[in-house]
Amino acid sequence: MRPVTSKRVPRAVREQQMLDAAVSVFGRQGFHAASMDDIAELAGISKPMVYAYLGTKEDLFRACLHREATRMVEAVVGAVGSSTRPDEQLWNGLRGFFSFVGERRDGWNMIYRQSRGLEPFASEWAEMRGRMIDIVSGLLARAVESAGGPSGPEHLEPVTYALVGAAESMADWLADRPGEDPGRTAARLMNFIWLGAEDLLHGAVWRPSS
Amino acid sequence: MRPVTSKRVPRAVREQQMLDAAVSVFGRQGFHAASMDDIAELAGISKPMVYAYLGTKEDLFRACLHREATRMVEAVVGAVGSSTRPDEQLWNGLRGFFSFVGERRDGWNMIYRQSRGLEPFASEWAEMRGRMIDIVSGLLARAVESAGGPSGPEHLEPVTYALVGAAESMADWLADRPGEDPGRTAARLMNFIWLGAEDLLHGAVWRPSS
Amino acid sequence: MRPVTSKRVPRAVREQQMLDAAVSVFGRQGFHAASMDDIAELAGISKPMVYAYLGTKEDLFRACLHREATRMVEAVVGAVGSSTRPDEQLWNGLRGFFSFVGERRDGWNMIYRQSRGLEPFASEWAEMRGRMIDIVSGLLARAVESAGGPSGPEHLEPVTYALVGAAESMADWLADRPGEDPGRTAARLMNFIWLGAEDLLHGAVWRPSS
Amino acid sequence: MRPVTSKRVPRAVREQQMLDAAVSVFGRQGFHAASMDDIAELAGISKPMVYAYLGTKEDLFRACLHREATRMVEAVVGAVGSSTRPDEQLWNGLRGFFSFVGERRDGWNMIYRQSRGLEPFASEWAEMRGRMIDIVSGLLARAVESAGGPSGPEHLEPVTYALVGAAESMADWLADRPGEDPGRTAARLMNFIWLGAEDLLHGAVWRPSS
DNA sequence: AATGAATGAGCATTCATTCAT
DNA sequence: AATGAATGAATGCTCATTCAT
Repeated sequence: MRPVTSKRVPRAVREQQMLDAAVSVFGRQGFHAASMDDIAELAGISKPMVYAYLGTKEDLFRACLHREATRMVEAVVGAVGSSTRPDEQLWNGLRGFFSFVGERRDGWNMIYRQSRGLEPFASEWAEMRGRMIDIVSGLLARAVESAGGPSGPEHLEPVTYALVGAAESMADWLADRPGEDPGRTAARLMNFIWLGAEDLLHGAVWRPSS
Repeated sequence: MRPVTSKRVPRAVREQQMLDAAVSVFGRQGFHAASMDDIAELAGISKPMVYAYLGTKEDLFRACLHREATRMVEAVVGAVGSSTRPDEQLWNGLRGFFSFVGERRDGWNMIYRQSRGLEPFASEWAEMRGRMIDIVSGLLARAVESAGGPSGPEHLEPVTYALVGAAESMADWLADRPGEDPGRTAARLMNFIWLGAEDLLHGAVWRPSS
Repeated sequence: MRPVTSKRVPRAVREQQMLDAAVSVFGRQGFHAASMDDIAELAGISKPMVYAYLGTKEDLFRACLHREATRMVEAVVGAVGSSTRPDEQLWNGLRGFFSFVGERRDGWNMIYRQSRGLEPFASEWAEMRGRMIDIVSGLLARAVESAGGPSGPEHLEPVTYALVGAAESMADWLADRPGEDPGRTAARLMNFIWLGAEDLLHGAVWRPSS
Repeated sequence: MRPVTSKRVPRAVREQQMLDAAVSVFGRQGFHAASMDDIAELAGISKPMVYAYLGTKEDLFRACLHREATRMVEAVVGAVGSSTRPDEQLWNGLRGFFSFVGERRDGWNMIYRQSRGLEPFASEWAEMRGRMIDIVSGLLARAVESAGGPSGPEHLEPVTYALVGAAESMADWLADRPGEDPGRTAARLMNFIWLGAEDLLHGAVWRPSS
């Protein structure tokens, strides 16, 4: 991979270039295996610039994680939008999520393959995943409410984890199959989630209303 | 942590002790952050012994991953047993899985938090997870067959990933909640998987037959 | 510490401000531990300006050392003045010296704690200390002459070193005791130098004539 | 300078060789200018051994300082011995001190030229010099007592600093004059200290009794 | 005149791995 | 069989110094 930068650019631009490079290297190699030299080289600048602008390797990793996680959350929240039917909201959110994973492969790798349970970033990661859990949890709560079902967050939490885990796992499946359409993957998951294995196995299908 | 070995034990036993130590250290620190010194110290022997018995750090990690993954698969396969109803088989498999995670925390960490997407072990990890996928996939295929639903592995594969991902995510949820009963967690997941969100949100409940 | 400069000042003034900042930083941190960034920041200007006005770090250190040493010599020479009795001259010189140390702590630190034996400044330092030694040596020579004692610089040189060393050591003692009066310290040393331990231990006291 | 070591020597020996090399390099170059590479090379071993046995650069410097200072104190204390006349004790102590400086040039450099006021070793240095001050102070106190002069440590402390400073300064003078006899230098200082400038300038001489 | 942007070069520290005993 | 001794090769990080604007 060759550097894509030019000389003498303003700080704000350089910082984004550095973060792009860092996300790519961290995402592929992981925190420990990545070297600051690799990152600087890919960013097309010298190492001291990285330190001058973004601090230590740890700071840099944190900055990457933060940027990518924020973008992911924004992608999902933006996709959920303002539709009214709960299944529609979920479906939109999933499409946003799978689109994000498909488009920002490196960012996804950083977040889910290289940060999970990695000290000393575990708390950052947990906080960011917590935001995701909260979003989904909120969706489900509204769905329960509108269905008149049994409420209470204690029942919802484990289900939320299962749902998010299922999505993450399919995202990985998708990440290894570049030909796959994220929308189609979202539909597959939606069917599974909404109808359950039993109905599914009997041939039922869930469809978006539009 | 103090060494747990004594001297003058036969080679096979020593090797298992080393693997125990390595799984513990790798599981907590990850491949790169773990040092051969740490592992040798925890195993209560000198570093050259580790090299003599189990080869390089990479070899050692591979051996650990292989042992733990094999045990996990065996735990699940053993638990599935010979019951006939497909939902029962799934339910038993999940219970076996959650029990394994609860009992062998370090092994679980190694497999799911420290090996995922880590070069140069990615192929090993994929192969081992593939075995897991195959098992679940087989369960589902038989279920489809017995239900007379639409068959074909192409449809089944993504669903399998979703199911396994949901289980993994709940395993992590469980790992952070020592008070939780693995059986209860399995039931929660089973409900979600089998009935789907829609039914669930309306208050339906799946129960084992026994 | 905050910058002490304002903008748009003539070059000569700027240079003195830079030297002030440099003396302060070098005096506290030493040549190697001090960074050009620190100095520029304390001087309230950008690093390239320091290079433009005063050259490399080495040049800068040399300039600081030269300025402070010159001031110190001037302080002592000015204090010696034109009194006639040799002990009076010595006494005045010591008072000038201790006053200088008390007032220009950073300069004193640079000269005695941070330059001593530090390559590549050793020759500068030796030359500047040589000037001090010469002054004191001249005082003593005139005293010997007026007393009709045995002359010859070979005998005088080591004594001069002893005297200067004693003064330096007491300067450090004084520097750690902010409450002490420099004049009183000078008197203490004068007693020791002039009367010697034997007389001193028997209770003799030297007093200035005024 | 060439390494003087051989291969595969026991730890205790290697550590002393490393300390010898480190004292030499630190003494000549100072803490910051010295590199661990230099030290390892002079010791005839590889850098990791230095870290394995003696820790970080800071640890190493501390260990050197401690060893050399201890030896110096022992040299002086051993030389003071058990003579009874106070001037004799002082004279013996000075001879021990100047001999030490003459014989262990590098150690002296480390202690007095490279550690003085150097953070983060200032407290170590002060403690070690405090021991020296205490020794001399004790000598003087006994001398005062036997002479029936005015007692009290307040008067003694500054004198002690002056005396020690004078000795240090002459040690530096001596260090630059390899031909000089330490005993002769000690005698010169003893004359100055004991008789005082006034007597000295009139031609008086102090002599050891033996 | 003045500075933000940029870097070559060096240094402390660590670690997987091997050798001699 | 077992280990203390030893190292080559990285890697994170810093700093004096310069250039383009």
